[in-house]
Amino acid sequence: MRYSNATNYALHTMVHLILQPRESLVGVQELAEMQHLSPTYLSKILTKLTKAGLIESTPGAKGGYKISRTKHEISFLDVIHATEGDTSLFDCSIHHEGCLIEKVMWQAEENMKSELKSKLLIDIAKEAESKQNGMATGRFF
Amino acid sequence: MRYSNATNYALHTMVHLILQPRESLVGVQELAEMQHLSPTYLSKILTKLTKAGLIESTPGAKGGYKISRTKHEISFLDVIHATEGDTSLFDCSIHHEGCLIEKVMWQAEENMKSELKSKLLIDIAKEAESKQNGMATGRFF
DNA sequence: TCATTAGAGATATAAGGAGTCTCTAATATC
DNA sequence: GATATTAGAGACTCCTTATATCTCTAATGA
Ligand code: SF4
Ligand code: SF4
Repeated sequence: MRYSNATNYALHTMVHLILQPRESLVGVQELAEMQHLSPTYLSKILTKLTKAGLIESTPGAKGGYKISRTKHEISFLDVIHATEGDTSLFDCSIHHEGCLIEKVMWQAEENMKSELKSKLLIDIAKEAESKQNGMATGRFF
Repeated sequence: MRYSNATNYALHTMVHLILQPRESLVGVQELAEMQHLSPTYLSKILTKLTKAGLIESTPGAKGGYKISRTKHEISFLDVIHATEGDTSLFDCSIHHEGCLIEKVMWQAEENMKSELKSKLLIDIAKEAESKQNGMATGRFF
């Protein structure tokens, strides 16, 4: 059981976008080169992020992507939900009344989600910026 | 991202075994019928549990499986590790120095594991027994 | 008009999950 | 000792999903 690579790409993309000057647009070409990905593949991930309302896209020449206006509320969980979906990790299709197994598994997952919800991308991005490490400069790889 | 079915089967098997009289053996045939599985398939899962030291097997006629002697210490996490392995959910192969993304993802996963570690199978089993629900009677399905 | 860019759709490839079949090894019972 | 029973290992099939590419369409600035 592992997060898909798409989640990794999405997180890096979001951190990069959130560090851009306000209202400036970044094209998929640049985002893909940064992560050594094919533009069309990353495009699919960006579309998911757009549909989830985390970023906004502008088509046409000089178009591209920018972080949505709610950027100060975007958490790790938001990004993960956009790429991985929101189905439960433990998904027994039967759902017996008062199942104790589901109760434990769901509570554990909730603990993880709670942490991912409390961590905002903007905080991570700012910290990376102050440290001047790869995350801030865009040189992840 | 989802737990494999094997984890589900393993958990049900463990709960069933933990409720058996001390030292009594249960064959894979019975365990498989209970969950509507083929014996050879469940056998692979049982072998994992055996190698993880959670249960003990006895080959030959009248053989079968029983819970290990450490049953009062077996947690949900133990069972999950036996079936899913112990690799991290977020596994970026690069590991940049001081990566803030990994830090968040790992902490979140740790919160989930911590919960799964604190929940013991024996407690769940006893509670199910007292409630006389499907988990105690072996009628999960 | 034309170059540029996002987005949708079909398709291809690889990997892993789920499950079956067959053979071997060990053990109790007769 | 012969036989039935049971765990376990290995090869194999089938199916789903992740990953990725290619091509076409739509929108937009210059
Ligand atoms: S007891 Fe819980 S986990 Fe088991 S089959 Fe019923 S709902 Fe599913
Ligand atoms: S910054 Fe972290 S998540 Fe990103 S490539 Fe480096 S180690 Fe991986």
